[in-house]
Formats: sequence, C-alpha cells, structure tokens
Amino acid sequence: MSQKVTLKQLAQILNVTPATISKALRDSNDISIETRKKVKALAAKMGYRPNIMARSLVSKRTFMLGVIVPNLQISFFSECVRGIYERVRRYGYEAIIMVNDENAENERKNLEFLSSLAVDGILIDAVPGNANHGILKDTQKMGIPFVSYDRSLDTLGFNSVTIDDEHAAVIVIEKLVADEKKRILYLGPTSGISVLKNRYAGYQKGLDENGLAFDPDLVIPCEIDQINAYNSIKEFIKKNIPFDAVMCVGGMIAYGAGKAILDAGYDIPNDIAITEFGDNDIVARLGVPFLTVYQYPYKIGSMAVDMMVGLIDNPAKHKKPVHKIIKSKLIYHDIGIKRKL
Amino acid sequence: MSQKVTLKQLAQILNVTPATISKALRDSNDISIETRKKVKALAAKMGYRPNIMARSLVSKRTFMLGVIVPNLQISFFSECVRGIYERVRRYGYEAIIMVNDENAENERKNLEFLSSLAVDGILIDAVPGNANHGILKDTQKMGIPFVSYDRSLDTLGFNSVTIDDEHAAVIVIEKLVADEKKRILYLGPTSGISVLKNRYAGYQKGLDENGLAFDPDLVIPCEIDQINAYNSIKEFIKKNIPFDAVMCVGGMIAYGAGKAILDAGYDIPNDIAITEFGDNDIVARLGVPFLTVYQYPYKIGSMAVDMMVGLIDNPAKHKKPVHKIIKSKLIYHDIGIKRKL
DNA sequence: GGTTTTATCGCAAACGTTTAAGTTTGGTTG
DNA sequence: CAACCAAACTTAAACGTTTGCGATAAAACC
Repeated sequence: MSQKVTLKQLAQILNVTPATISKALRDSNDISIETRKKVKALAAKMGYRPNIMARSLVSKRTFMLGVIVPNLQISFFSECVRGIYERVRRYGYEAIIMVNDENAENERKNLEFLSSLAVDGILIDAVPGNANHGILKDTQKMGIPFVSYDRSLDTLGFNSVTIDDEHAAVIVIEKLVADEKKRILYLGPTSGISVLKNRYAGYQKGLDENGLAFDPDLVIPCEIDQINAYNSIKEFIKKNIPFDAVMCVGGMIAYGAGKAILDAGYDIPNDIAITEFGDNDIVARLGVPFLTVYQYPYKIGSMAVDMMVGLIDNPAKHKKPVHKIIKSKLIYHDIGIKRKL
Repeated sequence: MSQKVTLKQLAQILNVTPATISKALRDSNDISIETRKKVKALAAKMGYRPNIMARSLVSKRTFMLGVIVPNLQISFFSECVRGIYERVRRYGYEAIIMVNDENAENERKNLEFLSSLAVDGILIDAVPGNANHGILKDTQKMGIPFVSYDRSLDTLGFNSVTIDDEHAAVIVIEKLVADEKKRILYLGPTSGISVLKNRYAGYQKGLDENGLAFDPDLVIPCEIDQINAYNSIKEFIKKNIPFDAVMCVGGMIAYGAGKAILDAGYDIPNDIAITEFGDNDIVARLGVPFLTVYQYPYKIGSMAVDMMVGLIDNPAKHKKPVHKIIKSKLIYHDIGIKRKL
C-alpha cells in the first residue's frame, strides 16, 4: 500500500473488471453475494477509497454543499456553521466551508471555487452590496441552488432563513426605555444588507412606539469593524452630545464601542448601556453587562440545510422563493458583577 | 446559459477542438494570440468555469488542502483556521475545513472524505487517543502528506507546529506563586495528546521549581467539556480541601470551572484564581479576571501551511520530521474591573 | 428437449479535462 | 527547389468511476 488504490487495481487482483468491483461495492444484485464479500474484504484490506472526483464526474452529484460565512471569529457565525455541518452530515452530504471575511472579492473567489467544485448547493451569508449579484445569478442559472441564511437576498429570489430583526430591535428599545434610557445611539450601517435595514427600521419604530423622538444626530454610521466602531464612538463623545445607550448592529461593533466608552471613563451600563445582536462571545471581553438579541444561530444553520436539501430533492420548489423567519430572544448578560459569600 | 458550460461546448461554437480551448485558456503558445483572445472572450461571456474534478483527475493535483480542527467555537481554533486559510490562498490553494468535535469517529469520517477528495495535503489538530492512528498512517502511505498543528503526533512521524506548553505551564505557576497562591489545582486530562502531557509536566516542574510540593489530591482529571469541568469542581469543593488557584488545560474547562467557583460563592481571583491556555473568548463570559497563555494561533496556522507547502513541493523533506515550536506569551485579563471617572 | 428465465459478469461509452505526439500549412533556408 | 522549420492546430489516450446493455451459462419451465 504505497499509492492510491483504484478500482482497476482491485479488479486486476481478483481477475474481474472494474465494473464488477464498482457494482459489488454498491451492493448491486448484479453481483453474487460471494463475490461481493471477496471484493469488500479486499477493498478494506487494501484501504481502498473511492475517488470522489471520478465518481461525481459521471454521476453528476457531489454530495457536497458549499457554505459561505462572513467569518469564524464571531460566535454567531461559528454557531451557524455548526448547525449547518452537523445537519448536512445527517443527510449524507459534506459541508465545504468558505470564509468571505466581509469582502466581496473573497466572496467572488469562494463562489468561483464552489461552482468549479460543482457542489450540489450553496448556503450563503453574503457580503453587503450587490457587487456579486452577477455571479450569484449566473451560478444559480447554471443549476446550483442557493439558500441564504442570516442575511436574505430578496432581489435574487433565493430561499432564506433569517431572524425577526425589526421586531427584535423594537424589543431592545422597549427594554432600554424601561431602564430609563432616553437618548439611544444607533451605531452601524443603516443600509445595505437586509439585516441592517431591518434593524435600523426597528430602531426607528421602537423609538416611535415608546414616545421618543428620532434624532438623526444619534445615528452614527460605521463599518462592521472593531477599530472603526471604536473611533466612531470616540469622535462622537468629543462632541459632547449626551447619550445613555448605544444600539450596535453586531458584536464586533459593540466591542469597539464598549471599549471606547470604557476608555472615556464611563460606566457601563449605568452611564451608558450597550446592546448588540447575536449574543457574541467577544462582547463579554468588555467585562461589563450588556443586552443582546439571541438569534438561535444553530437553528438558523440547520434550517437552512433542511431548506437546501428540499430544494435539491425537489427543484420545483425553486419557483416561489420561501422565506423562513426565526424568532429571536432578548438576553441580559450580567457579566462583571463580583460575587461574594 | 442554463446549464454548466464545458470546454466541449466552447469548442463547438468556435469550431475548434476542446484541446485548443484548454490550451488557449492556459495561455499555451501552441495557440495563436488571436485565438486565445477569442476563446477567453467567449469563456467569459458564457461564464465558463473549469471543472475541478475533471482537471484534477488527470493532473493528479487538486490544489486543495484538508484542514481538520477540533471545533470552531473556541477562539483559539478559529484563529488557527484563519491563519491557515489566509495563508493557503496566498499559495494558490484552497482550504477544505472539517470539524472533528473532539470525536474520533467524526475525525475518521473527515479523513476518509479528504482522502476521497484527494486533497494535496492535510493539516490536522487530532483528537486525543490513537483510535485513528491506523487511518492516519494509511492515508499518509497513500501519498497524502500531513502536518499536525497545535497537537503533535510524534509517534506517526508527522511534521508539526506546536507551542512550548511545558515551559508555558511553568511560567503560569511562577506567576501564581508570585501572587501568593500556594495550593494550585490542575484540572483536565493528564495524558493523551502531547499538549496535555506537556502542560501537566510543566505543572509539576513549576511546582518543584517554586518550592511547592506536588499533591496528587490537587490533580482533578476531567474531560474537555464545560459541564464535566463544572461538575468536577463542584464535587471537589464539597470535599473541603483548600485551594486558591485552578490551572485549566483549556478554555472550555476554565469556563466550566469558573462558573462552579462563582456559583459556590467564591471570589475570582482573590479567593481562587483561574488560568487557562489559549486566550479563549469564552472565558471572558465569566466576567472575572483570569490568567492565560496566548499561543499565537494565527501564526501556528500560517506556519503549518508553510510547512505543508514545503512538503508538497519537496517531498524529500518527509524523511526526517520537522517540529516547529512557537513561543507563547502570558497575559493577565483584567476583565470585570468597573471603571469610573 | 427445446425454450425461456435468472444469475453473474464483461463491454464500452461517458463524465470534463489535460497533454504528448502527430498533422497540416506556409515560410525560410542554402 | 528540396529540405527543414515553426506556427497553429488536431488526435487520441488517459485519469477513476458509473451504468445500460450485451453475453454466457446454468437453472427452470411446459
């Protein structure tokens, strides 16, 4: 055993044709039971591993699902991925995980690779913007089905699994108001992907429903990036505009913002409360309590897989896109409270 | 454009053979410049994507590297993976990421899949135990080179990139002793993978060098699992054996142990200090200060890739296994300290 | 006993590429 | 002008599978 074992080699040893081996291994009743036994025994002994590429070339199925995820550092995403690959395996597929790092160029390469690999379907949490809409559309037309998770891609007509962002944002505001907060900052992009738009809409709706006036000065656009969030808040604090809470669109931003607030000497959450979406581990690094929207990422992932498998098995469903929305849950993290006996 | 475009189709349209298209796309100077232009233009227009499987079948190279990682929830691992895939891409490869979830059975399936995929090499952070040593050895013999990262696999003669676990553990003890800690628990497996053995050895050596007696009662075996760690500490506390610090072999364990200690009403770190390896986000969830060994996971990943590419390009290096050791850094996380102006 | 069935296997094409070797055409050389 | 050469393709085999169809022989049927 010093190079890869092939069907042909097994065939030669047993004095039959490769076809016989192939059929024997797949338990075709074209082949006698005894021959099957012999073949399987030899295959096991020689450590035979079928070549997926050769198989897929003819069978037109790879039983691989492409997964594109923004990054693996944010626990929300890694939980999604876990939901995906655990579920995928149950269906007899394998997940090919690719990271776009919130970068359209990377995502394009991911898509090109996955379509070159001829995966049976792609689960995607796409970057903001429409830079890749062309490739996405093309890839879909080539017969590769898509399901978008977390962030929906309505304009492309993909099936999707998302959360109730707008409603969740409203609930967050409600809770902040109940905590006597009155001047709530919104930190993050306000447009682009659906998630952002919905959260921003929820922010406005929440203010309205709770008798607070919308103040454009309290909306701070910033990129989805720690450093950028840090600097944005730092600059804002310099303006001396009073505020008592920051609603952040995600964990990275919440961490950067929280750090800036702490560095400025404020108390979280007494002076300024912070909230985020995703219940991300990284926010805990601040060591202060925070409010978060838990989005059941594992469930998002596994449901996206269910949807995809349905799509593959019954492409007719592709006609009308299906959108699943998962209900989120508000959580208050009491981190940093020292306990004593 | 409604199904996959192949070389053959392009050839038919341009009235040439598939071979011509293939060569044109790879800029062979077998083909005239104008033909090349025409071919490339058409390929772009039709959205042609080469079929990786067909290509790899003949070229015997996939330019894919398999990556096996214990999980993606622990930030140490996800950082390793980031180091890997970013580096891998620079070399023109793609990373196929698989998770074993610390489970030998999963890992076996991962290995079988990767070898079926005929990846050009496998980077592995293997599960404890030798359940898969057989497959690992076989897979290697079939011509797939291995590099182990984080955890080494000495007995199999794989190249490896690891950290200075033993020395790091000694430094941790040193620091704890400087903080007046005298009865230091060791929590986690003491044998199995190299990492565990080395940390345990460092624990003993550290005690010795700092004038503390080794007490087997202070060594608590437990699995690498939050719940298990929680229960282990909970049980230990019931015994009323005094202790003032816990050295945990990893983030999961540190989190479980820390929770148990807090639940029992103790103060961290004043009553009991906790330490871990990996600087994992999850420990921050406790909201208390902790001591950690930062292991430069990104560097571990990228160096493992360098090593692998070297191995692929020059298989002669396979003769004598190379072991790289990365120096770690001690960090004290001051989480949970409330700041005021 | 002739015919039909059944079991067991071989044959050969196909999947989409790559590549060494061959072919044709036209031009250059001595 | 014969001999050679380079340019620009084509041919065909190969990579490791799968699969429908055909072949053979033994068994079963009436």
